[in-house]
This record gives sequence, C-alpha cells and structure tokens, in this order.
Amino acid sequence: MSVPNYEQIGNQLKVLAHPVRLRILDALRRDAECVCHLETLLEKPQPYVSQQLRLLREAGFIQDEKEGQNVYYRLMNDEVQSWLGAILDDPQDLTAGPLGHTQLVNCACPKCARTVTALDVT
Amino acid sequence: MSVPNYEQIGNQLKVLAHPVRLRILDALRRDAECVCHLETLLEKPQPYVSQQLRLLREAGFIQDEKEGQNVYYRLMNDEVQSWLGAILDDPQDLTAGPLGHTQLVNCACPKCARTVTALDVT
DNA sequence: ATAATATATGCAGAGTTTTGAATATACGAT
DNA sequence: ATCGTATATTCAAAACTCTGCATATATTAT
Repeated sequence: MSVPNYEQIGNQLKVLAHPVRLRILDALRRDAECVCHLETLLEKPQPYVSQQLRLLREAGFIQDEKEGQNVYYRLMNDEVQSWLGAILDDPQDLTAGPLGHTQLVNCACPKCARTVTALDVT
Repeated sequence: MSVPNYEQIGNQLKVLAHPVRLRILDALRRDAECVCHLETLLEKPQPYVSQQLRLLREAGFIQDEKEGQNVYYRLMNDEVQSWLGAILDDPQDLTAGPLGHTQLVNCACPKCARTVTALDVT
C-alpha cells in the first residue's frame, strides 16, 4: 500500500488546468479532430494549437494519428473520457452550467469536405 | 444548455494541481485537521501551510471552523470527496500506486491531547 | 494589561508558464 | 526538382506561481 504520488498527479492536473486545453479535450470527447479543425474552433494561430496539443499528448491525454497530410487527435482512452466527464459535466459547487458541447465544421480537411458534400449535393 | 466555463474549471484545477495542496486534501479526506497538524504532517513552516489552505479555501475545496484557538479545516462537501477519490485513488495510466493514506499525530492541539491521553493513561 | 499560542497576511526574489512570432519539417501535387 | 499545404519546433518577453521571511491578528492564560 503506497501513498499517491502527489508530484505526478499534480503535473498531470497542471496540464489539464488550462482553458484552451480543456476546450480541446472537450471537443475531442465527441470525436477525433485534425489540427486545422481545432485551429478554426479555437480561433488561435496554428503553432499555438500545435503547442497545446503537444502538452496534452506528452501528458498522455491524447494520441495522434497521421492520415494523409492531416493529423487527427483523439482522446487516449476511456479513462480520460471519464475524467473529462467528471470534470466538465458536473461543475463542482461553482458557476458554469451543465453540458452542451461545442459544434464546428468549416475547414478544408477531407473530413469536412465529406460532410459538406454529403449535405450539399446540388 | 450552456457550454462549460473553461476559465473557471481551469482555475479550480490549477489550485488542485500542486503536490502540497493535494497532500493536504488527501489528509482531510479522512478527517478534519487543525493547521498545526498539517504543519507537522507536511514539515513546512506554518505561514506556508496557511497560505496553501487559503488557496484551497478560496477555491471552495475546504472550509474552516474555529474551535478555541485552533482552526480546523475540512473538505467542503461530498463532491470534493468524490473528485479526490477519482483523482487520488485511480492514478490514471500514470505511475503511483493505489491507496494508502498518510497517518500522523503528535502536535499539541486538543484533539491530539485527547487521543494521546486515551491511549496513554498511566 | 501582558505574554504566549495559533493562525493569517503581505511582500519580494526565484522560477515556471504562457503566448506570439519566426522558422522548420514532411508530404503530396505539379 | 519545386510548390503548396498541414503540422511541429524553437525562442524570448510578459505574466504568473511558488516559497521563504517578516509581520499582523486573535484568542487564551497569567
């Protein structure tokens, strides 16, 4: 029976404790997304987004998968899903309302192209 | 249906994301403790401990209760208990072993006095 | 009143995180 | 080979966090 490793857990939480990174993770709860999507969603410059993705990846929250010239990021596993559920869905005693994921399409990646075409055939 | 308040949640997590503060919270999971206890447990100077307690208090994780010249801190509510359970008891994919709370008595507060006397009658 | 004890607050230097900007890589298309 | 697109890395200045130290307050005991 060992004692929790407060350093480690603290470091993980530190990565989580950031509005933009939380928002990225929240977006990835629904589905994997490529960098360009997140760029559009967050309205932040691409290097900035890549940087946050790197931190999340290095902390083990997400994984990347190259697909053609795009890189898709998804949550690492179901444990991360539950953590995010716990953290984002029941906002402690504090402010913030319940659920309500962010939507967003409209970048030029293959995935969007597919979706748009599907809905938009002349 | 509103979207989570990432700023708020991020700020809460930021307070959690600190080894000493996690350790304090872990200690308070079992029972309320006075400052002097935590001082002994953490082996940190009293002003330092009080400062961390303040952050935890202001973030809504703990509450204080004056009792004579001591101040006892306890977790704010059962939601905090569950958060801590989730965070400290199943250490993500990361390192750290399972459970195993920290023990510690031996300061001169009334509570300790009681305990020690109870076990230690001549 | 005065002293002693328990806890809180304020402040500052060292260290770390954040974010923007420039640049690099990798890959597919021409 | 060259170009264009998607993503990654590097660096540095500003902002913020951490922690130690000095000091303040509040309560009880003498």
